[in-house]
Amino acid sequence: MTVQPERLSAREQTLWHAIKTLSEQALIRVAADIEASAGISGSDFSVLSRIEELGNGELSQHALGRALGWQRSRLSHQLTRMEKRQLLTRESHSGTPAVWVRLSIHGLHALAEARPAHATAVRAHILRHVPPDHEVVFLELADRLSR
Amino acid sequence: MTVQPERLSAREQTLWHAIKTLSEQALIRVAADIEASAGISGSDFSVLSRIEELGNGELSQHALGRALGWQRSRLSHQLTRMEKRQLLTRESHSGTPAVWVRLSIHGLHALAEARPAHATAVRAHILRHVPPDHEVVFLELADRLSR
DNA sequence: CAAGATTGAACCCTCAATCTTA
DNA sequence: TAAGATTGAGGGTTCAATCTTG
Repeated sequence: MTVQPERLSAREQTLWHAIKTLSEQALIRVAADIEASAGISGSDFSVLSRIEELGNGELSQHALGRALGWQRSRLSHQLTRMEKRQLLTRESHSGTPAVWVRLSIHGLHALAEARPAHATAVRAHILRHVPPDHEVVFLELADRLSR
Repeated sequence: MTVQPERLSAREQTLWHAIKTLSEQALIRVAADIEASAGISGSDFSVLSRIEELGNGELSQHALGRALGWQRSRLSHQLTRMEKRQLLTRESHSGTPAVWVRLSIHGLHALAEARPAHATAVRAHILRHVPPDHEVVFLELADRLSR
């Protein structure tokens, strides 16, 4: 076993810094464009689009949490804020612990406004900068990180 | 001009999702290891290590902010929390608007504990998964995103 | 008890307004 | 006025403790 030094080398620093920059910028830029176009946050968009995709307008909170890969409490706090802003409603069907989440008219409207902005932003800020022969590099690293 | 569809294609979705996963996981994992080893957050570590590197224990708040690339108020809030936890002290030398930040004994100790954990975490979670001939791909994307 | 969900505290971050000192 | 810094509000996230219902 070779002992590794306690500090990163210049080469390691440079690569780590690049990945940190990439990570910080990528999500922020897309979220900012969604916010500007439809007045909702990136998290709001994730929730709204998942409910529409998987549940066709209504979905159990549990299924939603699993699809997003979020913690229970994170989703609960998020839905509380969204309910307050009238983007959706929550209701628990008689005598079960499960909660159903339903998009409101306002939520559907915001989603419709945000969707094209989302696609445009992802293309303009991210995809445009990744040449086809580099795509596999990102797919591989994400795959290793998600295990 | 070709009109782009309002939704991402399956191929676009896959790549965007990979970059999102990478972005969400990379920083979180390193921060979690720092937290576990020294009881400080990733932001705390960034602040402490910058002060030691650039200022040798003491640095002006302004210089620190520029080095980190953070907003004024973000740094102010962060330093307020760190001061409360006794990681550092702030003092303004007579009659100037500038503020000097100085590491406390406790801060130096936390930094010393966190540094090897940081290097190990970056290597184990990130660098290990990037073969040398792929490094340039990340450097290029980060460069484009930081402009 | 177990599973689904909520709550409160603490931390993190941004924006806009404000304070301070030259 | 301009530059450095702070503040308060509001959204976002995690953790641990708690509530609820079968």
